[in-house]
Amino acid sequence: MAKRKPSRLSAGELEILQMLWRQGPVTLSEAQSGLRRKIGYTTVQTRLNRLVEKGVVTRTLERPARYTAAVEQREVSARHLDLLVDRVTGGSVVPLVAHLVRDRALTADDIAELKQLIGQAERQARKPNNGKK
Amino acid sequence: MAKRKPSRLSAGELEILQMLWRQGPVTLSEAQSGLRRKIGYTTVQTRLNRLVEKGVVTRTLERPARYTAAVEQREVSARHLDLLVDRVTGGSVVPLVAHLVRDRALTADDIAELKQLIGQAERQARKPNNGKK
DNA sequence: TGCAATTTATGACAATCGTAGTAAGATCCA
DNA sequence: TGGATCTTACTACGATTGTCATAAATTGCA
Repeated sequence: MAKRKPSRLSAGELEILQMLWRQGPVTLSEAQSGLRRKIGYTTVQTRLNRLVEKGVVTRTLERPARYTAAVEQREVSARHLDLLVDRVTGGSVVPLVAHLVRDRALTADDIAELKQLIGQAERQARKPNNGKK
Repeated sequence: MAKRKPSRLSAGELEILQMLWRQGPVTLSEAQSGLRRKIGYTTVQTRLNRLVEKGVVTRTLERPARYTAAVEQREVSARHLDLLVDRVTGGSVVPLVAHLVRDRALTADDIAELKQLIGQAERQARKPNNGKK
């Protein structure tokens, strides 16, 4: 029963999870219609089942069972992003952020938030005596 | 011969590519020793072959053939990052950047660069008459 | 109640990937 | 030149994934 959070989820699995994050608990048929693209009913079923086996989705016992994401979006995105950083840039984040802020349309709010984040990181970096041998 | 750039590369393939980006053209045995973790010789061979088939790596005809990445790191990381953003956050970038700047140790230089990037994005966002429906 | 519709459970199958063995071919040096 | 060594080609195999079809079970309604 349900292994520990797998560190890696496939594209298809993320597609399902994203839908669950959007829609909240759904039945299988709701799940199918909640997806952005058309996928066979039993395909959705299979994917959900596999996610349940992996412990990242739970299902209720009610009759039309309801499926719910058992992992948070933050958590998953953080994990996958870390993997990506390690795997493609060998650990450096600036080029990635550069791409994000350059090619994605950011709202003024987004930018304000980012500025704040950078500010925090800056203060964080200045004073700390923490690690970094 | 060599399909179009695949939009998705597996973890193992990225592991190889990253090594190629670091080391530049290498022979198979150099490739093997250039990797951060120990992987069987023929495994490396298989991975390189598959990458060549996919057109993301080229090999010379010299005797000990030399393998070279045929795609740029920027390009690959941008592509994968975009996929990730779309797949896990449904398009929003701020939470991702937040995670990156919060949990990764940034150097003062990194921070300076980021500030500059944000500044650019800001100017970009302010004046433009370009798009945004 | 009994059938139609809905929901679930299983079984399948091909493609991709990670891993590597084995064998064949090419080189080099003693 | 003849074997030792290095390179390369081929083959294999199990796990994971994406995609469903089919069959079995359950429900709802006429």
